[in-house]
Amino acid sequence: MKIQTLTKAEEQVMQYLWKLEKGFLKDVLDLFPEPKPHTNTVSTILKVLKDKEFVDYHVHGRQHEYFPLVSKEQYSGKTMKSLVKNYFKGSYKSAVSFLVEKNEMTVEDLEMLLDELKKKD
Amino acid sequence: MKIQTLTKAEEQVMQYLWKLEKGFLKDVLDLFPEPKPHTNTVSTILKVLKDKEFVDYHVHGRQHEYFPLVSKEQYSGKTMKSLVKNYFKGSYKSAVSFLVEKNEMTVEDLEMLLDELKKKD
DNA sequence: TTTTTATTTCTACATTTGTATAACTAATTT
DNA sequence: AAATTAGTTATACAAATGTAGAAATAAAAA
Repeated sequence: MKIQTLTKAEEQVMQYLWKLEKGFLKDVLDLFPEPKPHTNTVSTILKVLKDKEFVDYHVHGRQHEYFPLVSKEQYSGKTMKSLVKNYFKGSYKSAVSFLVEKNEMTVEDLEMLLDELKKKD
Repeated sequence: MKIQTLTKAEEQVMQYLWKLEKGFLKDVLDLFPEPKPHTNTVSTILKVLKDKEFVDYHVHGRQHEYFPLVSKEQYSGKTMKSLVKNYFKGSYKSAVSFLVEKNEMTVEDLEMLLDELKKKD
């Protein structure tokens, strides 16, 4: 079973789990803003995420303490890859160039980033 | 009616339409690889895209010559924005930094890009 | 003019996704 | 011990998405 795509609702639950690192149903539910979805709605989504192998859980009595199997980094990386593949012929460079041209980033941002990255090695 | 999100099938049709710039149902269908979907499947999707205001058409007799209302640039920009919002707290800089750290881009790529961008002004 | 082609429109159905009720159960609180 | 809490599991149904058959039709080709 390979890594698939998340639906909107599933992705929301994953975001909360990534934030929590691990937690019970209640913990996830607590993070939802009002109006909160029904407990069973979230419970069902968690079960789907388990089936999709995005989460697993530790058993505590009859309860499950859920935790992510796929990290936020893995998932965002995979999502970006597919975005760049479909919209920029796979070239991350074009994607970044596009962002600068759309004024979502400035040349200065890039220079700053480059400095930081060079210092790291 | 504001710009929404595309489903997988809808996005595929948009990709073909972006490539074509404009075209009839047949033109879109031609771009699908074998096994091609049923004509009516594509026709239905085009109708949905019209409803969602992603495409419009010129009338030629009884036929429709479809063309995108939302450009590939607009859509990819919007998609990237939401990705960066959800996974990088809205910071494009962090997103690019992430890519370098994941070895999807190199520092050299960035330097090259920076040179190109500076020349443009 | 008849036939064929390229559609559109209407309709229908399968699958996936989103949501929730009901029944049940272990653990905790009173 | 009885009641409450947190959660699971099973089930159900609505909405969205994906797919395509059938009928109709204008334009093009024979």
